[in-house]
Amino acid sequence: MRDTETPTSAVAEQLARSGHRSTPQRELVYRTLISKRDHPTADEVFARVKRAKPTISLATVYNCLETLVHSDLVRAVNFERGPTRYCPNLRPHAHFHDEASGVTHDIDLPPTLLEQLRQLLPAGYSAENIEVNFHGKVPDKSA
Amino acid sequence: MRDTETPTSAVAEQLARSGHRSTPQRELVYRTLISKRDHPTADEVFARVKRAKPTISLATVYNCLETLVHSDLVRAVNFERGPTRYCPNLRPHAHFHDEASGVTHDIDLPPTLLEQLRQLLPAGYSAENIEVNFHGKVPDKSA
DNA sequence: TGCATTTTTAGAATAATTCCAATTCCTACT
DNA sequence: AGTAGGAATTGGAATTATTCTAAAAATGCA
Repeated sequence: MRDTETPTSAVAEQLARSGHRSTPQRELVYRTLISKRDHPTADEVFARVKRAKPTISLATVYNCLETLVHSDLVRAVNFERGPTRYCPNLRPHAHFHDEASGVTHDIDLPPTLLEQLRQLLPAGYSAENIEVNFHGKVPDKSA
Repeated sequence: MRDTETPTSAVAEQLARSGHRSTPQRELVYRTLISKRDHPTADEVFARVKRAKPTISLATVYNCLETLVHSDLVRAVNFERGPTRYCPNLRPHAHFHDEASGVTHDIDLPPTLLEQLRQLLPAGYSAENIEVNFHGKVPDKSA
């Protein structure tokens, strides 16, 4: 008789907390995001995940990502019209999009600044989340 | 003999400044955005514009919007995975997306706050634009 | 007037994502 | 252990917003 109540990992716990099961696919997608934090698209996650589990489907990757976002384990990052990117960094942070390379950098957001942003809102407005995106250039390292 | 150098409107001037011609379609799309500043999608703009000019095509509306954005007369606003919305408000401002109604509100951004955001960036990073999006709830007026 | 360029147009094509219906997998209960 | 019921996965079709394409129209200028 096995204890079916005890989740095996922190991810499993967090999934359970939001009413979802831990599955091999979800854990794998999550580990993939953690192991290379370069804000991959769903397609890129699919490509990486297939190496470990070639039978996984793209629909499942989308499903898993959605579930992980729902469970607050992962953030979805949208930039202009590009495909959604995924980010396992849970600290409050902004994103800087380097237009030359397409690379996305995380920029920590101090709580005081978030608070100042919140105070711009008219009375009664309550923001569940605040998204800050920078778009610009990073110095050329080759020079 | 008519003076072909003098643009007829401020919009025409601004278009010319960025190397584009003023056309009836562009002016019409612009006037449509100004006359109801509710952040319409391209489809919505198309529907409105057709009332005045039923022969206009959706592709033209997309083209005009792109040109207007390029000429800094209009801002493109992207929210999550939704269709791009268009906004003729050129003051620095953030957007608040009311998840219940789907309505987008403009929130003025004071220059000092923009400056503070800029100062979060590592040396050498230069942000051409900074996008701030709030996502949340507005008080229920019916109560 | 005629030519080159820009713009518009209709429809086809594309890209990312979601939907769908059919399995498969778990979990709980007997 | 056996099975019913719900959850998750899967492959493929469908959808949505947008871009592309090629041809026609408009425009500005020599």
